[in-house]
Amino acid sequence: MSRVATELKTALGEAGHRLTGPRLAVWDVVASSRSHLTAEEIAESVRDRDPTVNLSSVYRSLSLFAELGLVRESNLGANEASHWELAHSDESFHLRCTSCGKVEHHTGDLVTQVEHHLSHHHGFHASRVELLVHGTCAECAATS
Amino acid sequence: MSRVATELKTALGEAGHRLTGPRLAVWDVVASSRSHLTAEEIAESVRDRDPTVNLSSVYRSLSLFAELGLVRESNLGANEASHWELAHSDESFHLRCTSCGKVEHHTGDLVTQVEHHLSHHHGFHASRVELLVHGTCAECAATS
DNA sequence: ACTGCAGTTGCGAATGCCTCGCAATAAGAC
DNA sequence: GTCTTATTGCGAGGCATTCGCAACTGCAGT
Repeated sequence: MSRVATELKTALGEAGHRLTGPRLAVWDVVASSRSHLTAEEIAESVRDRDPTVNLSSVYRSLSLFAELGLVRESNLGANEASHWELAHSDESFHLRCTSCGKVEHHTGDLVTQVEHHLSHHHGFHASRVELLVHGTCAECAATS
Repeated sequence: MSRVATELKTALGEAGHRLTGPRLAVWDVVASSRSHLTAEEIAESVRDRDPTVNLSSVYRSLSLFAELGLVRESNLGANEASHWELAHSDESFHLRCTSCGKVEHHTGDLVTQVEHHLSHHHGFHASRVELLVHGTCAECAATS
């Protein structure tokens, strides 16, 4: 079993879940992708390795992984399919260019600053910060 | 015609749209509500004043208002209906308590700070910032 | 290894939110 | 008031996601 498979098995096992083919396939796809994918896109890649895996199972695996804190689901817009990505320990957020449509990841202390501000000044204890910024990326601003 | 109705008519007129019964009803509901509502909730209130107004028209009115910058649509979670509220000039964001479910509005310069940071350091020109913070509100933190 | 039994899966139907197409209606310019 | 065309109501449709259930399969115990 590969290293990632072992990691997944441990995480699942600790929570009383089993390591199954569909789960491993979904995990491999998400873990090896640099960007965020929709459930449908993940299902497509999963089917390349095992065509019997059902879309429902992809959804179920993703929900479970999210519950376990292994992946993150993000809404990039109303009426758009959710996007999924590995949960990174560093706080990050998304920048979406309204011109080219590209979605960049961005890490920084902005998120932590927000948390501190809310906690200190408003007694609100943040557990998750979802930040999505729409605008024009540097490249598109240059070419326009 | 009431003051809000005149305001709406002006905004619509400038963009080449008509002031209609359904639009006015939707506007009244959104403008007189302090919180954000789902399209379905808005439709319910609209039907109290005019039962012939269709849900589609509510959606169409809301989309139009959003395009004109009169209202804002926000996604409070994956697979949840969008919530709609009057567009305020001051930048605001949402705090959602995972314990009591309440969604608070919050205004502050956080959003502006984010915009400045991105513009100065990363050449990303922000047009809209969506910030949703999940966590425990002061009240829930006190009673737990 | 073999067995038993939850936890999982595949499948298809169902749900929820939202959008569309189209004929009928009505706003507002003249 | 008339005319033009934006807008509406209605029902059907679309898309992402979830559900119910019988069949299947990890894996713990033997």
